[in-house]
Amino acid sequence: MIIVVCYLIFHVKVNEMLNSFKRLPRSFYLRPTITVAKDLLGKFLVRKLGRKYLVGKIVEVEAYLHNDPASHSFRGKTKRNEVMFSEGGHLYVYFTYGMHFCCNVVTEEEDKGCAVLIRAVEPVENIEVMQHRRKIDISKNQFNLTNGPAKLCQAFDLGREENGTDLCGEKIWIGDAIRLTSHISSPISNRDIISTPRVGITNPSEHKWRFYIKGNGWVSRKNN
DNA sequence: CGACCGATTGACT
DNA sequence: GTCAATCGGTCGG
Repeated sequence: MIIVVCYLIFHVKVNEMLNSFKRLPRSFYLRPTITVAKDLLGKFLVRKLGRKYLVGKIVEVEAYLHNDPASHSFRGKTKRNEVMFSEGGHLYVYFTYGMHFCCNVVTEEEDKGCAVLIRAVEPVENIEVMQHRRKIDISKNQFNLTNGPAKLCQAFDLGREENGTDLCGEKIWIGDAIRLTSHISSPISNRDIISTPRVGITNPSEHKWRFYIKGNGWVSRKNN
């Protein structure tokens, strides 16, 4: 009897979580990359890890377009970047600097090679799990948990195994909040989106394809 | 095959 | 502010 009740409570809890962050449909990703990039601000990255769901609000992104010299896809499909050429709505995770991972959302139709880099999220659910996964002491700076592309990948346990994951599936997805709680802000209005050149791109005529939520503490490199 | 370097981070002067 | 860590991708010989 007790076991049945516990199971039912657990079942309801899980469904609450799933319903709270409703998956974006495939059609969301099959749109122009800059549009998707801006619309991803304020959305919620959900990552199933064991029985828990890690959740973070996306606060900073960068767009990597078709025929973009700064994009990994610029020189065509390789084993490394092949996921970028899949249909929009898949996760492209790449390894860099010999020790870090960064994650992107593939956009537009198959073979376009477009994606949006997720540069920072604001922790929302199961923050203690993120803290455990990050090796660093964040007691003096809470933002250090997820205020960078490789930091959030470490916090959310995103690596080689997650490369190619379908965001319309059960393991990792991006959603809209259905039930808003006190620490979740309203949808992002256009005047609260700041555009700057992308970080670490050395092209002198770099476009302003980095977008972040104005005033959000988890945005990386605020001196930019 | 060797040299160079990167959509970064953390430690340190 | 500077800089090492660390390794796979890319490019030239």
